[in-house]
Amino acid sequence: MRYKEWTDEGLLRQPVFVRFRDDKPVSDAAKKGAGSRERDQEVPVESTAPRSPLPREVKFSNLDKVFWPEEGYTKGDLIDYYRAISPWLLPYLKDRPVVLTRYPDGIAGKSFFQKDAPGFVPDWIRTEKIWSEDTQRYIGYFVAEDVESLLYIINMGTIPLHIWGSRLTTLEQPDWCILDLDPKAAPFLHVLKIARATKSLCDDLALPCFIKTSGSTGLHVLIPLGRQCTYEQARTLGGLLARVIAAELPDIATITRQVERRGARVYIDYVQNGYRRLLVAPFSARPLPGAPVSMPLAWSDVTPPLDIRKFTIKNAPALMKKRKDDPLRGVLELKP
DNA sequence: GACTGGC
DNA sequence: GCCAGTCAACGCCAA
DNA sequence: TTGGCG
Ligand SMILES: [Mn+2]
Ligand SMILES: [Mn+2]
Repeated sequence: MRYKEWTDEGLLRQPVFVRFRDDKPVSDAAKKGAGSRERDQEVPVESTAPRSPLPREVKFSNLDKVFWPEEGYTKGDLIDYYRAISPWLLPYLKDRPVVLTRYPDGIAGKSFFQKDAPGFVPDWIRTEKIWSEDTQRYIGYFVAEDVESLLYIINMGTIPLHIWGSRLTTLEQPDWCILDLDPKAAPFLHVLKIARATKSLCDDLALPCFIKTSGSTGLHVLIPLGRQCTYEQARTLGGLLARVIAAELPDIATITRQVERRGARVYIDYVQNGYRRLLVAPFSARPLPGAPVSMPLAWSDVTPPLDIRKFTIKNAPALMKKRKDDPLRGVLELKP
């Protein structure tokens, strides 16, 4: 990203024009619902992607508004973060519905989810309609294809980004199987131990496996599936792995859903492998003190002293520049 | 953060 | 003109 | 079928 593209009025003036989009049908794979329920109609049918070149210009607002009171980080800091991290973040947003959580008054203010893009968003922001069976209407999901769209979304007061596990072209088939390791009362050391046990199990099964921090208290282990199986199959795999780990480490891990019965054990949540279930995007900022982010890790990082609160909007871009390659990227590419 | 509808 | 309200629902599993 | 869960 080059700062020369930024004027002092806070406008993004990039002499960039949207490509004509290739109008191939958005829906190919989702067509055959793989026999899974009456989801057949829930296919993106229309898009508002631009059909003619349009200048993209984001007019930023309230850049000095404090979003993280304890640290004094501002909305401008947040926008700077997302701009700087966008080369690593955008691959995960490409062709994927995104759900916003907006905090127009910072992390201490009122927040709300937003799936359906409001009518006032500019034409050059891509949205894709997906049918919602229960509400009997189309939801026009945001799809952040480029840094301008991303920053427009962030300027709306969006802090965390949640993404689908599947892409628009393959809505029924996720890119990954996720195991969400949730400590609550459990010591983080146990999370690390469980993560390594998962890695070791995947190694035994010849399954590739990647990891990131959640940005909050836990870790997310992701197994690439290459969009070759259904959510149901992903969930079956996740449940199997989770069961094996929980049986192996019964004192520190559990898959029990009742919070009370978990005690101080780490909850291995595999149920997030489902249609329309969301994952905190890699590199997403979190609305928590310290402005932590969901940070991809190398397996060599998954050892004490790992402190996941140490990855923040202030240092993550520099860390990635140093690291150069995103250690999680394989989750988008590998096909086991 | 931006917009809408009721007063 | 001002102010309050809206901006999401969901799939899954155990009981 | 419902309720709890994330
Ligand atoms: Mn979690
Ligand atoms: Mn407001």
